[in-house]
Amino acid sequence: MNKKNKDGLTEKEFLAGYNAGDYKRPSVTADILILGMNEDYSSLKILLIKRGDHPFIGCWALPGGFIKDNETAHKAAARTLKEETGLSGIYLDQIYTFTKPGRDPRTWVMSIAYLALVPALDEVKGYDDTDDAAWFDLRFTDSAIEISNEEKDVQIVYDLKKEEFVNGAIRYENYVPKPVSKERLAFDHVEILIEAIKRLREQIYYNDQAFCLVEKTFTLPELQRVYEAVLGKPLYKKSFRDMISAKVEETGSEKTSRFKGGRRSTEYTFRS
Amino acid sequence: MNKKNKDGLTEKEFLAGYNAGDYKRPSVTADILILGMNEDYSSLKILLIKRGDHPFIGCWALPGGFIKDNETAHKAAARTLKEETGLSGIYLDQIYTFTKPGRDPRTWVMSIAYLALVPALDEVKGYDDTDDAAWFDLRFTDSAIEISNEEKDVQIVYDLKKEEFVNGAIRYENYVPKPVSKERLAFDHVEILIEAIKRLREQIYYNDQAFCLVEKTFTLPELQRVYEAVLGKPLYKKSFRDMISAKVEETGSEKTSRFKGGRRSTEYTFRS
DNA sequence: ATAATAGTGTCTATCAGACATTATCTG
DNA sequence: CAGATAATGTCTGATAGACACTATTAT
Repeated sequence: MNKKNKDGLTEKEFLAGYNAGDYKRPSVTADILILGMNEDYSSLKILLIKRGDHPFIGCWALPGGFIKDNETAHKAAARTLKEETGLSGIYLDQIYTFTKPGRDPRTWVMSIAYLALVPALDEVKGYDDTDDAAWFDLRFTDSAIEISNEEKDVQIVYDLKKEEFVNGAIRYENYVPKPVSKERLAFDHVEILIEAIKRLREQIYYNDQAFCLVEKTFTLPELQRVYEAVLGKPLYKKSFRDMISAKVEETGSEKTSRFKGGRRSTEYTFRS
Repeated sequence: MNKKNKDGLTEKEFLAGYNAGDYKRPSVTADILILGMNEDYSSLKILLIKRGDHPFIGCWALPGGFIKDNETAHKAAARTLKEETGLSGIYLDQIYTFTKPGRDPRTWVMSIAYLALVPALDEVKGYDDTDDAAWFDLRFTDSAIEISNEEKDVQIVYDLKKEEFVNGAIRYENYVPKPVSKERLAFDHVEILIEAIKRLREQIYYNDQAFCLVEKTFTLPELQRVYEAVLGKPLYKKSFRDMISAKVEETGSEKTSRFKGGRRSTEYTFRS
């Protein structure tokens, strides 16, 4: 198999003389949308970093970092995740790669977007109240995205319009965000957020990501609230429990409900 | 909003003095999995390019090209698609970005993979029988991938094993390919193929990509064969027709079946 | 006529949506 | 006890899977 090319070179010779060329190359970052459930399981929360330098100085942004030539994008994302939250071994999946020229005013930068899901157990203490990193409540409906943190008095709001796009024979609708608050996310990070939520909603029923947002043991009311927070709409209790019953099993224990008052709740684990 | 950073620079001053730095940057290509239906609607076909130089000289590979700094990855994919097939305006969607160091022995190259779907109408004449580009029959079952072209006497076969992976709290199965034929696809292009088929199978019921693989008007037997080719398994006729009925409407015409013998077939179009 | 294809009827099991009811716990 | 939460019962309509049957065409 020592085939020679048209210049009579073997592969070894070819590679030895290969010149990477001087055409332009982009920088590539791995940016992460880190999601968790808030304390009372009423909505998703999202971890953001405050930018300390141009461009978008003072804006909140997704954590991220440049990819090195001896690592995969996934590893770069895991590394950034560890640096920003101390967490590893949690759900981390590639979402989409953003490549629009000019999306970073400094230079040519592509971003490979990842989604990370933090179990309710990991409250990620110490990263909650620093000056340049904070958890925000995330509310994502059909008509708006609301990212807010009361303590920091920050509220970032986008109106959403559905717009029709064409791809070959099929049409599909996409959310188009319009900022309506003074503050906004840095770069094109809203679009990463929209794409990640869209994918999570599409997949949650058959890929079971909900189990990455609760503790190892959980109650069905808790789990239902995770689904409702992700899907952005209420679910019928009985239908939900019928649907979920094949995916869980009882631990035998009971748990006092985290929602004050009322009957004790049966404890479950994920059946894999 | 002319905020200054810690060096006392405005954004304009900062960008003017910004140095892209001399850390390494990867080359980034857009590679395309181009799928169509074969002549008798019995299986998918895939367009491959024969490599004329190292590395993987003589191997068949997905069409692709480097992304330029004034275009999106999508535009680069559309450009390559046009060059290789003459087609534009067909279904084209981003699948996944492959970043493993060493995946290209020449230099650091990432690949943003795209999936293109060619309507049955476009037989893509002139690209069918050239020396360095050809359509291959693609058979993708649970246990093997078979890529074959009788005229060229090429047969590329991979055995598939399902392997369990863990991502946070959830486990999932992935196909792991093992080449069993002498010939094989260049680079990590099998993995792109596997990922693209997986995504297509997940989405076809609610994203309606099947309509991008038939002509503008089609019959239900044709459409069913598209679903069966994509999913790699037979479907019940009645269930299929019930499921699809809300998505199509009759044109009022009939069509002689492309499957020889038997009754004439009702003609439909896609209802959007 | 025969074989192949196109299209419909019907039964069952399952499941989401919807609403009502019972059970258990806190204060 | 009142009020809140947890859990179950039951009806309806839609739908996938399965199989049987009728209708139409080429050879």
